Amino acid sequence: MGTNLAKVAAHAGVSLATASRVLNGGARVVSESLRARVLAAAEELQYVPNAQAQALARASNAIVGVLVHDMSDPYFSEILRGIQRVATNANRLVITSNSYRDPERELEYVRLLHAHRVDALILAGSGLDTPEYSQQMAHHIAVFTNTGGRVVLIGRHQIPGDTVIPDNWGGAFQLATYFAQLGHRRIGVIAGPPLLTTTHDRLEGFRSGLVAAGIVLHDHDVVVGDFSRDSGVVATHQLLTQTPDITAIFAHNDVMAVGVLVALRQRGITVPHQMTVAGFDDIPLAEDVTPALTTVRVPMVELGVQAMTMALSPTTDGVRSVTCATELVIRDSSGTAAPRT
Amino acid sequence: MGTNLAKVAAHAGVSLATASRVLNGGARVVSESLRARVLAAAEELQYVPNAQAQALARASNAIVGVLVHDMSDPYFSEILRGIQRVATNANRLVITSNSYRDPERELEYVRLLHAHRVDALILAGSGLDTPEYSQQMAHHIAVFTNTGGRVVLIGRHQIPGDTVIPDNWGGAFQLATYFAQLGHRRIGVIAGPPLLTTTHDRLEGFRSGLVAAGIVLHDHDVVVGDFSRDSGVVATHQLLTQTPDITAIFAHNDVMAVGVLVALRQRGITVPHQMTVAGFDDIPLAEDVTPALTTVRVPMVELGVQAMTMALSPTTDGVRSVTCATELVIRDSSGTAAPRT
DNA sequence: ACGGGGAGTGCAAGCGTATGCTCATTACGG
DNA sequence: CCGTAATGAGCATACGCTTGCACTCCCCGT
Repeated sequence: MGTNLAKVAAHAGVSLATASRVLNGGARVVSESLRARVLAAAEELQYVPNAQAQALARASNAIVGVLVHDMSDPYFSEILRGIQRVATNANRLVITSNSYRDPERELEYVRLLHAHRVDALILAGSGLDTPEYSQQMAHHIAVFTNTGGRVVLIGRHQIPGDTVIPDNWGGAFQLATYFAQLGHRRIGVIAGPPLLTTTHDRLEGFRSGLVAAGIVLHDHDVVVGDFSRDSGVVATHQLLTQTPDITAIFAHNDVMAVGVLVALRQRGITVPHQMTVAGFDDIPLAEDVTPALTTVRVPMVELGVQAMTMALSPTTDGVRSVTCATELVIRDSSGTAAPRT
Repeated sequence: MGTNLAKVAAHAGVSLATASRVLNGGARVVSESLRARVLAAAEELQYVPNAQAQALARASNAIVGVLVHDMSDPYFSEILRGIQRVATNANRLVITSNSYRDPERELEYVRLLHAHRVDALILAGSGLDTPEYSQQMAHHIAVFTNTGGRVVLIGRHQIPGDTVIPDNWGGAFQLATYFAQLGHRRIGVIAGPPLLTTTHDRLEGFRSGLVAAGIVLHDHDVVVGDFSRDSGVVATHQLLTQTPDITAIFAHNDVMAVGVLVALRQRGITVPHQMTVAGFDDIPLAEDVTPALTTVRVPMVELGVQAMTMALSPTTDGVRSVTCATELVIRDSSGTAAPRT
C-alpha cells in the first residue's frame, strides 16, 4: 500500500542510500543518470516521504506548536496570521491548539506538543499569575527546553523563555490620560479575567494614568469580564446598576467593548454624547462598529511575526525579549464628559 | 539529553517491552510491582514519549490536518471552533494551515500534511471549479486515500470524498424571495471570487429566487469581490457608480456586507431606508454592526463538528454526504424598497 | 507426581529514513 | 605503467517505539 523509499530505490535499481540522497537534494554527490532514474521512479510510484520517519532519523522536524486561548477571538486570530506568514515563508508547519483558557488543558497541550517533538513552542496569551500554574508550566517548559526545544511567550509570563510583549501598561496609561483630558472623573472599567497578567497590566497602567491626573479608580468601579462580547454586555449592565454616575467605560479588549455598545444601545444611552467608550487591541472590526471604537492599538500581527521569527532563530543562550509599542487610536466612541443629568 | 523508553526501562530494571506495555496502559498483563517501578522511573526521569516514533511503530498518529482559506476570516474561524471541539474530545491534535486561496499553496499543503501522515484531512472552503485544479487536487487526494488516509470536504467540490455542505443555493433563494417581497426590483450583487463553487451556488440560488418572482438579475448588476471587507467597500462604490438605481445589495458574505455598510455611510446613504443590505453566513459580529445585518445563517460550527466527526469515524466504503440547512435571518438592514429619488 | 495451562517477561524484528564509513571505480600525475 | 587521490555508490547502523512470538515460572488438576 504505502510506497516507501525502499520501493522507489528498488524500482530505480539503486540502493536505499542513493535514493535518499537524491530526494534530499542537499549534497549532490549523485551522478546525473542515477539521479534522473530515482526521480522518475519516485514520480511514477507517487512517493511521498514519511515526515515522521524523517524526523526520527534527523532529530528535527520543521514543525512549530502554537498554543492560544481561543483562535476564534480576533486578537489571537491576528497573531496567528503573523505567525503563519513567517511559518509559510520558512516552510514550517504549524500546529495550533486552543486551551480555551483552561490551565489543565494548557498543560496537557504543552505535553502533547512536546511529545510530537515540535521544534519550537509558542505560547500566545498571557498566563495565569498563580504560583501553582506558573510553577507547573515552568516545569513542563523546562523539560521541553532541556530536550532542545525552543519556547517563545507572547505576553508577560512568570515563565522563563524568550518573550514578545505588547506594552499593555503604557497603552492603558495613555488612554487614562486621554480620558482625564476629556474631563471624565468617574470611570468604569470592565476588566479581563482576574489572574491574567494582561488584565493586571492594563488595569494598573490605567489606574496609574488616572492617578497622575488626580483621579482615583475605585474598586467597585471595576467589574470583571472574560474577554467575550456577552460578558461585555453583562458587565455593562452591572456597572450601570451599581455606579450609575460614570461617564466613561474602558473595556479591557475590543470584543467586550462591542458588548458595551450593545448594552448601551439597549438602555438608550448614546455614545459618545452620554457615555464615552474605549476598548483595547484595535481588532479589525473596531472601526466598523457604530460609533467607530476608540481603542489602544496592539500590533497583533507584528507580535506573531516577532514570535515566530524568534522561534525559528537558533537559541542564543540568554533569553531574548521584545516589547511592542501600543498606540492610542481615537475614533468616534469617545468625547468630552457629559454634564451630569 | 533526551530521555527515552530505554532509559526508563533500564532505570526501572525491566525490559524495554515491559516499560512500553506499562506506559501504553492498554493490555494490563504487567504485574503491579513492575508497573509501579516503571511509572516511578518515568516520573523521575521526566519521560515524554516520542509521538513520532510511536506513530512510526503503530502506523497511526492521532493527528488531523485541516486546510482553510484564511483562519482570520470569521467564517473559517467558526468552522475551526467546531472542528476543535470534537478533536479535543477525541484527544486528537489538529494541524491547521492557511492556503490564502492560493491553489498552488493548497496543493503544497495537502502534500505536506500527507507527508506527516495525518490520519485524516479536512478541506474547508469550496475549491476552485477549474478542471486543472480539480484534477490535480483529486489526484493528490487519491494518493492520500490510497495510503489509508481519510478526507472530508466542507463545501461543494469536484473532488471525490466525504462531504459536508451548507445549502448555499437554498439560502440564497430564500433571500431573493424575501427581497422580492419587499418590493425590490433592481438589485446589486457583490459576489465572491468567480471560480469558487460557493460563489456559483449563492449566485445561482439568488438568481433563481428572483426569476421565480419575475425579476431578472443583469450581469452588470453583479460585481466581484474577494470576501474581504475592503473588497466590499470597493465593490459598493463600483456598483453605485455603474447602476445607481439599485435599491438593495446582496453581498456574498457578511464580511463584505460590513464593507457595504461602511461605503454607504461614506456616501450618506441610509440603511435600510434608502438601501437594503444583506450578507451571508451570519458571523457573530453580524448582529453587532449598525444596523444589525440581515443575512443567511450558515451553521458554521455545526459544519466543523460534522466534518470532524466524519473524519474520525472509520471509512465506510461509499462516500458520505451531509447537507446543513441554511436559514434566513432578518434583522435591521433590510426594508421595503425606497421610492425612487 | 507429572503434565498442561496461564500469566508475566523478554527477545528481536520491524516501522521508514538519514548518514558515517567502507568499497569500487575512474582519472590523473609522476 | 603504477600509485594515489578524487568521486560515486552501497552496507549497515541508528532513531524510539510497538508487538508477535517464545520462554520461564508457578499453580492446579488428575
